[in-house]
Amino acid sequence: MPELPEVETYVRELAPILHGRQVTGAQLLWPRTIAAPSAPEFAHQIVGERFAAFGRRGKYMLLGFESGVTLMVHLRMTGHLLVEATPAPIARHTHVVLDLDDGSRLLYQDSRKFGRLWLVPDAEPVLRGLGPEPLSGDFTVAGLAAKVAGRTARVKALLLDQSIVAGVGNIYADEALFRARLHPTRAGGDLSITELADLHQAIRDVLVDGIARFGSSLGRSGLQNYVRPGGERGGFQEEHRVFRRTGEPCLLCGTPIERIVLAQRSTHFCPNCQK
DNA sequence: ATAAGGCCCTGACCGC
DNA sequence: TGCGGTCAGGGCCTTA
Repeated sequence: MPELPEVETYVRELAPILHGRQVTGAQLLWPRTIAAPSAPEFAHQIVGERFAAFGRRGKYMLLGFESGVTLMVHLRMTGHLLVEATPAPIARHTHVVLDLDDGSRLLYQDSRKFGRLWLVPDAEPVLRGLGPEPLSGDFTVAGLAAKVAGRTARVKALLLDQSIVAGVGNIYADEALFRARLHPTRAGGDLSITELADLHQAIRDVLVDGIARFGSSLGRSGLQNYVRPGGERGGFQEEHRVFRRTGEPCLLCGTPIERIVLAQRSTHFCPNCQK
């Protein structure tokens, strides 16, 4: 599932392809994909816009146009954004088609239809409520401590809360907790400052490592929740130490990795290493 | 204010 | 082979 490293990879790889391209047409095959403005307004307003700026905030892709408006994309579970150099028949699960001025097309595909697109003059209202960007200086141990102080919710649930820290999802939450040697059911407010410092560092480390490997491409078999814009798989799944390794030996101590359900999310951990 | 549960969706997978 | 049921899960909404 696309989390911060996957979205970052998308932005980095789409930027050189899209920069300077102008949108010449728009088709909305599943209008509910558009979160704002209304679907007809979106289709009308985006035509003529020229891509000029590329960014990311949490799991939101921010594709800025010369005019100042921003196309925001949240892939949620199974969203894909890809550029097709030479138009082919519209593939299944394609919900948005943007024709570009060089004859290529930007496609939004999403089998589960959870992902959303916005076209907004200002991204800030959509992003309001997001916690600090974990790889920036805004994310501090003191800030993390303040956010979890007094919280009885489990630390795993708090890591999934985008107002605590932006961009962490189920994969990187489990991997960060393993690296910090913290049991996922620990109450957030019970963590010592030392444990929070370890967790803070682990979150940063796991995200940096994920970006370096172009994200995690999962798929119980053929289904790929995430592939890079050009279709290649990421490589970080090969470095997962706990995520979807249920029953396999812990890489540190050999104890079988356990799976439990927390906050409606599967959670993987080493019962020996994580206290 | 916080915590927990439902909902949106559909492909994959399982048991019969 | 076909069919129905279950699972996965990010963010938003409702409920307690």
